[in-house]
Amino acid sequence: MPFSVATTAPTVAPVPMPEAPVIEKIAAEKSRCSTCSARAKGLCAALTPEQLPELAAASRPGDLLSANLVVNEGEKAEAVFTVVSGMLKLYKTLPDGRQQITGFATVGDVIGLAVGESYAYTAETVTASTVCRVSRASLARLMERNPAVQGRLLAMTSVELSAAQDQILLLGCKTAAERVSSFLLASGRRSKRLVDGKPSVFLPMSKVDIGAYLGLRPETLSRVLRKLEDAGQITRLSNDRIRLDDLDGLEASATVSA
Amino acid sequence: MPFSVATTAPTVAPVPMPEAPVIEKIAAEKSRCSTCSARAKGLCAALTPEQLPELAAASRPGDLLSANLVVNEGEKAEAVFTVVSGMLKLYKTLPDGRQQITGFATVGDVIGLAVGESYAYTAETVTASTVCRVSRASLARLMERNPAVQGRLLAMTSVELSAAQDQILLLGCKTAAERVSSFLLASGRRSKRLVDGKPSVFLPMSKVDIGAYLGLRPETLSRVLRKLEDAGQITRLSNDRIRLDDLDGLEASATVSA
DNA sequence: TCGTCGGCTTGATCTAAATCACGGCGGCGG
DNA sequence: CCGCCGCCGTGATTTAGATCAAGCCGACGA
Repeated sequence: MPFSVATTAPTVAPVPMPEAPVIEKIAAEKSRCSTCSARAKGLCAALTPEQLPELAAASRPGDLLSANLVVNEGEKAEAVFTVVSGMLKLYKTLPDGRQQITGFATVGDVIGLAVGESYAYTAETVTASTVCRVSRASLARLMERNPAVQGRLLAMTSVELSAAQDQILLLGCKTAAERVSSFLLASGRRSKRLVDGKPSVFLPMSKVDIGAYLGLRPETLSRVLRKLEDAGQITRLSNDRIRLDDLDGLEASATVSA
Repeated sequence: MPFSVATTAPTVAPVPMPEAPVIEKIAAEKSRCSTCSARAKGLCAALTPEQLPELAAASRPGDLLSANLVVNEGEKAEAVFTVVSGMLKLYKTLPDGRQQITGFATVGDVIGLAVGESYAYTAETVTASTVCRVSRASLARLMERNPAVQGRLLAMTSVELSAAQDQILLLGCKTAAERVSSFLLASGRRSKRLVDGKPSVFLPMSKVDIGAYLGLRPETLSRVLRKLEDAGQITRLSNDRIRLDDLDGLEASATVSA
């Protein structure tokens, strides 16, 4: 078991390693971070090549199926996690069960940074994912030795804060149509995959989750998507992929309540 | 003029100093930060007594009447500001004029930290205020020389992020009554002033502003306040002060939609 | 192959909050 | 002292989105 987390479903068993001399295993372990898909992103980007073995020693990657919890709101914050692959949803829950998704995390994002003693939100995989665990103590040691790590953390937190304020604007002011259009455009800015020369977005999360992120019921989301499709601004290529056909039109829908 | 900012109303003229030898003025200027009401708060708390003269040299306090802009969304971010006294509202504006207040800033809070080139929001005084300007370059120099400053900045940004996520939960999930109760309780946690043995909150901003913060129209806010008053949970002592009579009741109103 | 189940979509109805309308009150200037 | 103006509160009405209800479709297991 790579590391233990509260789960609602079993983790994927680690792939059994083929026979190899111990010395090679250690070498592979030491260089793990240098070949990681998150190497150039998130916190890891602040590390020098020389520091990678240290990080490799302090971190532990783990594979999870979908619908697994990585951190749990209110629990003692012992570690942070870097997303190596997959997607997670971050959400807060009210006592009566209502949930608000505050964001989605993908490769390079850091999960579980806590102000106080405990996690402020729950993080749950929405697809099978790999996340890399670093204890708070290790992170603190890393920051001490390398001020660039702290700077990087500050930059990442600031970006997240800015995104959170955009979300506040969206939830406080915008209509359903504006929310959905804003979301599609923001998603499109990230995923650069083109389909037939048009940008498209990959949305592996359920419609309920997208609604919980935008402060909308799934029925409302469905209706808005239909309108956008009828208006020729989007095409639903599959259940989890939408092509953005008319960026200007979406931009208009995103601010002029239409 | 202490420093120039875009304003919608004239700043207060600096109080004319009584006659004093130049040498005393310089001494007073050097020790300004050590007697500042924000000394123990915000960024300044991370500075050693020895660094205060340096900060005094790099900063400039300025007095503003209410309804003045300190930073303007979209403008080039040249400096940050520490609130020394008074209260400001921070808001974002949509092209058609809708405004969402993302927070209120009081003594010790830092305004104008920007991720990129330009300010992400507008900051406007809601009461007469004093804010202390530090250029981005000076702040960068201060951080370089004293890693504690960067750490402090990270801590403050993290707290703000956490507050922003709470606000996302409020705007995405909660009913009008829940929003108002949550707001009153959160305000009460800050201002510890007791009236007749009960906590009370000082709300110098207009009802429109409170509404713009909670994602509600002022009419709705008014109706909810009336209900809370009729339920014996609050008393309106004056237009800008509310006494919280029943914290448990408010707590219930804040989460169980009532 | 069939049947079940859960997520998605669409239609009908309901409701919380927005909008519209108006009256009162307090501060400020004349 | 009076009159104006802007903020506040309250009632009447409207509406965007929630809720309720039902059918569709693809995935999965037997």
